[in-house]
Amino acid sequence: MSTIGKALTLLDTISRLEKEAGLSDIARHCALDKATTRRFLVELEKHGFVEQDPETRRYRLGGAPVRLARIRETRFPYLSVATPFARELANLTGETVHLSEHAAGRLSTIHVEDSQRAHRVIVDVGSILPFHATASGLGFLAFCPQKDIDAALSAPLQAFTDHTLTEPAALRQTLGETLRRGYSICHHGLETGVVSVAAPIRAPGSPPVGAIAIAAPATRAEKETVEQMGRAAMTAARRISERLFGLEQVAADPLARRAG
Amino acid sequence: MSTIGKALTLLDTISRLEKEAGLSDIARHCALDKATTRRFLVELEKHGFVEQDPETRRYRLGGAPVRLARIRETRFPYLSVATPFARELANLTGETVHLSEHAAGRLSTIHVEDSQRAHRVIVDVGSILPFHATASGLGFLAFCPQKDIDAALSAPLQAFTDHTLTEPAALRQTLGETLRRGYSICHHGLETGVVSVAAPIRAPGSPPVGAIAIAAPATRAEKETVEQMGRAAMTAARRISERLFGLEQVAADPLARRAG
DNA sequence: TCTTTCGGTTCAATATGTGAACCTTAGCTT
DNA sequence: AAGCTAAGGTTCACATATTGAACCGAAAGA
Repeated sequence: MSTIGKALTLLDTISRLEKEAGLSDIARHCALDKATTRRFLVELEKHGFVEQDPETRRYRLGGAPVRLARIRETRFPYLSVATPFARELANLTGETVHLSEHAAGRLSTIHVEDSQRAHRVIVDVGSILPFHATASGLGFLAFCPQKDIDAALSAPLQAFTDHTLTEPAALRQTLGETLRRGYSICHHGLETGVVSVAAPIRAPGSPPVGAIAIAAPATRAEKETVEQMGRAAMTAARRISERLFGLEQVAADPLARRAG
Repeated sequence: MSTIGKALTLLDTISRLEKEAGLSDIARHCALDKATTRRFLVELEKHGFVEQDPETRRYRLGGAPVRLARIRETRFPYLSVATPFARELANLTGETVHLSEHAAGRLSTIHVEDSQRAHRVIVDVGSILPFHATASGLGFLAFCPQKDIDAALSAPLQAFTDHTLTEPAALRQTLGETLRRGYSICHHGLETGVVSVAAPIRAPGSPPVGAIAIAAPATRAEKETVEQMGRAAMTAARRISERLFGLEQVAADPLARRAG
């Protein structure tokens, strides 16, 4: 792997750590030499991607990605467009709703609207959603070109619970149903006791850019409720897609603007 | 410079381009070889930091920073805490308000609340604010340790307008006044016809993490108005700082959360 | 006290990155 | 339609940046 790849993987690892970590800790997590890890961290720090606490000497995610993310959002306002729909969906269903985005070949959670109920599903911002074991993943993959599906199913598929589908044939059938239905359903795919539905956000004729999903405790997920949630997610996804890719692309047109 | 540094500089350059750019274009902007540029872009794309439009083959900022930024915000909720205060300040003064963050040794704009008036100052998200030529920069620098001030003033200082202060001695005096006053004032520092005030956001006893600034057309900036805006910015900055660094650091404590 | 682990550094060995030259395609000029 | 230019992308001998075992001093445990 290239040096850049290693450094970005390190950054990714840091972002996935529960909290700030020391040099040796990070080196272990990345299976890199301590000296190498240090050089990477210094370099990443120079550019603001990580910060080092001057007291504890531990490293944490820096502020540079915030600037990049804001620029990305002004050009492609996925979060700001989708968040209100997610909130509406959370209010409507009373369940946790999360948005995911496809980047670096993975689907990662970029926003969560928590359910107001005491008994609810918790989803972390930043968590990776496996294609085969989450409603988001299935709802995303079902609308991808065949070669992407093949690629996703050719890797070894981890069984997170007894219910996780890991047979490519079974998954292909599920994906077919999802495509016909317009939304995906996943029972206990990643964690037992959780049922989720999801629908893809996409421009017509292109692979999806992400998905919107509702996750509910299985005890509240009767067949009819699941169908209602699924249709609601599908509607929300379609409306988000229209706002992002429809004709009124005013927000996507950065006219001449100057600093003061 | 290390390979990582070059790659991150390339990423920074892309983020600063007005719109999507081709390979040769990017190579020129970064003063890198085309082959090298390509390898960097491929590597950055693998990790989601850039995207290539499959049709035009042009490159643009990818979605990966959004995930990192969201994680950063859950741990250090600068944007979500500061934005409401910025909006309040924009409503109160009727002028454009912007938030900046210190990362990679520079101050960059991470949020803007536009003035509602027709005649207003425009600030771009992502733009870099020079320390010596903006209210944000001066308001930030004034509260930094002496060695940071020395470092900032030792580099050659560009004169953006006839009014830009570029003499270290004059700037040191301005910084002293700013420190005493609690907020900075900058007349026509970066662009003629614009007057700005700013105050630093900071933990007691630490260097600032950023600044909040108000930018108004000079025609609306009489002495008294400027003072009012300055005090308002200072108050907002203090309240943001208290929320971020005060005792109630509940939001900064990411308890055990699991994906569903 | 002794031992381990921490953050951080050094330098010879070498894996890695580099870029001039190349190819192909697309668009423009003559 | 030939001829030109510039685009995106690739190749490979060469050069340089990266690597990691061994090292240091400090601090935390035993």
